[in-house]
Amino acid sequence: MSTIEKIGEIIRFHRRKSGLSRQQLATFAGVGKTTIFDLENGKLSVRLNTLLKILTILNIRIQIDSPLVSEFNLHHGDLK
Amino acid sequence: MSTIEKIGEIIRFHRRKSGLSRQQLATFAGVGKTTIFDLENGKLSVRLNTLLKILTILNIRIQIDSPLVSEFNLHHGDLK
DNA sequence: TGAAATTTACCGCTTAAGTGGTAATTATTA
DNA sequence: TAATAATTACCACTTAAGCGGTAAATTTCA
Repeated sequence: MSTIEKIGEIIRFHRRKSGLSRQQLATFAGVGKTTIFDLENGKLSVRLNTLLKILTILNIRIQIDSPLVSEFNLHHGDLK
Repeated sequence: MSTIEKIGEIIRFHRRKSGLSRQQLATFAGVGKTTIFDLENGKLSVRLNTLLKILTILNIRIQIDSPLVSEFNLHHGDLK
């Protein structure tokens, strides 16, 4: 099981640590409460930009990694 | 600009390094050619599970990071 | 305990993701 | 240069993401 497939559990964990209800997180992230519910229940068909709004509020970052990323950075500048 | 927002460029770079056309990548990943086209052109509204199919073919991994991840791992087992 | 907040779980609706078809334009290469 | 492959770009169609409303079940806490 990869990291990203646990994104629902990770979101729930971070949300609770932040003391936010689902409704509050949804409001802060600018998404609907159903989206938070579905995500925390393991739905992976969420849209990427929707997911990013939620991760931003929870201070969760996504990183890309592959054997070619360092070569990519030579051409396009380092990824933060 | 965060890493994930360059996902389109990263996909294009990896696809070309793999010697794949968009149609080939789409077929291998089990998605439509339009999805590859849109992604490489910066569209971030792709669904997460759709993106994951493509990243799998290109051997690109996504990692989650936050100040609380280590604590999360204590409860849920290490993220690979 | 009992009220308040939260979570779970439906529903119907709107919007757009994802699709394959087609075709014109642009590399690629024999 | 001519044939081939790939890219870009449109289209209409189907499916489902995302939404708020509602209400029941569960948890929280004064």
